Amino acid sequence: MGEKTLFNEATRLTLRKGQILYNQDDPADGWIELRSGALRLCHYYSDGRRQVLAFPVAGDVFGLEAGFRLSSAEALVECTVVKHRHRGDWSRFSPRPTPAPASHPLERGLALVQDSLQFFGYPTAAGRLGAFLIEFARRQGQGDRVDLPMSRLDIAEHLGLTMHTISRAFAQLARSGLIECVTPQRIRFPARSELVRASGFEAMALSDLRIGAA
Amino acid sequence: MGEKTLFNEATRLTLRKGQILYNQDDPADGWIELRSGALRLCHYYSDGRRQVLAFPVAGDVFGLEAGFRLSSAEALVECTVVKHRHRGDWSRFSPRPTPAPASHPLERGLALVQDSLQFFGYPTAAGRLGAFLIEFARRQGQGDRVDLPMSRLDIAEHLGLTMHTISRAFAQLARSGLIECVTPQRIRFPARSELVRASGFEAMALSDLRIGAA
DNA sequence: CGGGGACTTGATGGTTGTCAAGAAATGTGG
DNA sequence: CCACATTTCTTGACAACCATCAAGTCCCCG
Repeated sequence: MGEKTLFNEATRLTLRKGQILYNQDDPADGWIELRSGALRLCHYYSDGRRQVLAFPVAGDVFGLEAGFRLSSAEALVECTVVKHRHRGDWSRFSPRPTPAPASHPLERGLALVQDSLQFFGYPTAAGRLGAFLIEFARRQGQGDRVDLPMSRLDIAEHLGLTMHTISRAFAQLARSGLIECVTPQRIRFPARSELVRASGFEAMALSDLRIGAA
Repeated sequence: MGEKTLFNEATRLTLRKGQILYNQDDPADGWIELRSGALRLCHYYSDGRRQVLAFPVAGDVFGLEAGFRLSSAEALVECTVVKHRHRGDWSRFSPRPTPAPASHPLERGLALVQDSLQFFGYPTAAGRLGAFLIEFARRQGQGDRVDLPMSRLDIAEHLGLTMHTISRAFAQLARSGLIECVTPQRIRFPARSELVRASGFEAMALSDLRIGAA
């Protein structure tokens, strides 16, 4: 419990479902590497509204803020994380050369946030949700299904929509044959679903999906 | 032309209005520090749609991708930039200890992206635009006015709306007395405008703004 | 002075938010 | 293991908002 690398101190932690890893405005004393499970990064406005910034899953990196936390990190299920402490400055952030550039913690952390922006390129609810499901399935590493550890409300506040619209969008995607809702949390992509072929930042018919459509 | 720091090579460049610093999918061989001017970071979908990811201004840092560019960087006005080259890995990213943690390039780059997400927390067009104007004014460092170097269409594609809705939202904010449109590009915040007091991630009456309202 | 781009404004239909109610799933105690 | 309570999710009706289509105005620049 407590690995040592050349410059950083790493601590392994286990979180129970619902447990909060850190709160918004806490001092940011380290960045996080998620080994298993899934979290929710939320920013709370003073009027009570909530913005879900990202849903880290196993392999993701987050909490890269310096200074104070911009969001809180809340466990959606039981999680294993490794916390890498730093001391307020970033001078020792890069402890070792990385053989594969794409897997460096810095890039993964940046990508996690940047990916969230892409959803807003889709004007309709069904398009946004479809893009989100594809992206989340890709990050889960399962090609033909998704296990959603978050609630409909979480998804809604991540995509800038309401829970009702999200629910309707699920129904519409299912009617279109693009997804299959086994349970509310378990979604399957039928074999020939166009969704499977599409990848994150790529364009597709999602732009044309409407709630009203068959 | 070409400063040397301990580990990184830095090159100063000047861009004319409309000039492209790098294109989407180019190899990402360095990150950028913007000394003066303003740019537009755009992601292009293969169907022709465009998503404006951010509008860096003087003091901002961007282009932190490793691998390939997720967006293109286009000068909105004449710009002075410093390009810090890296070699595909991030092992030498932190060249020197930073006295003020908040000014470290990494955090500035992260904040630039994260800030864009907050706008989608506002459900209405006028709210989003208001939040954007406040945030952009703050980053420009001018308290009571904003100089918008980008077009209405740029703003629209940044906030996930159309140019028409943006135009109406400007008109509504002006009718409400929250802003004053000197010219289309020059916006002033009247002395007692509630907008001045609010800051980026803070909540306010923006949630309730409607296009239809007086 | 004329042309073209950017911006604004009007009318209409489609999509989403809101309000409300009902169904399904989950968890708890007997 | 089953019944019940609570939460989560789904669905309907209506009003409000935004996108679309279209026309008109302003401004910059040649």
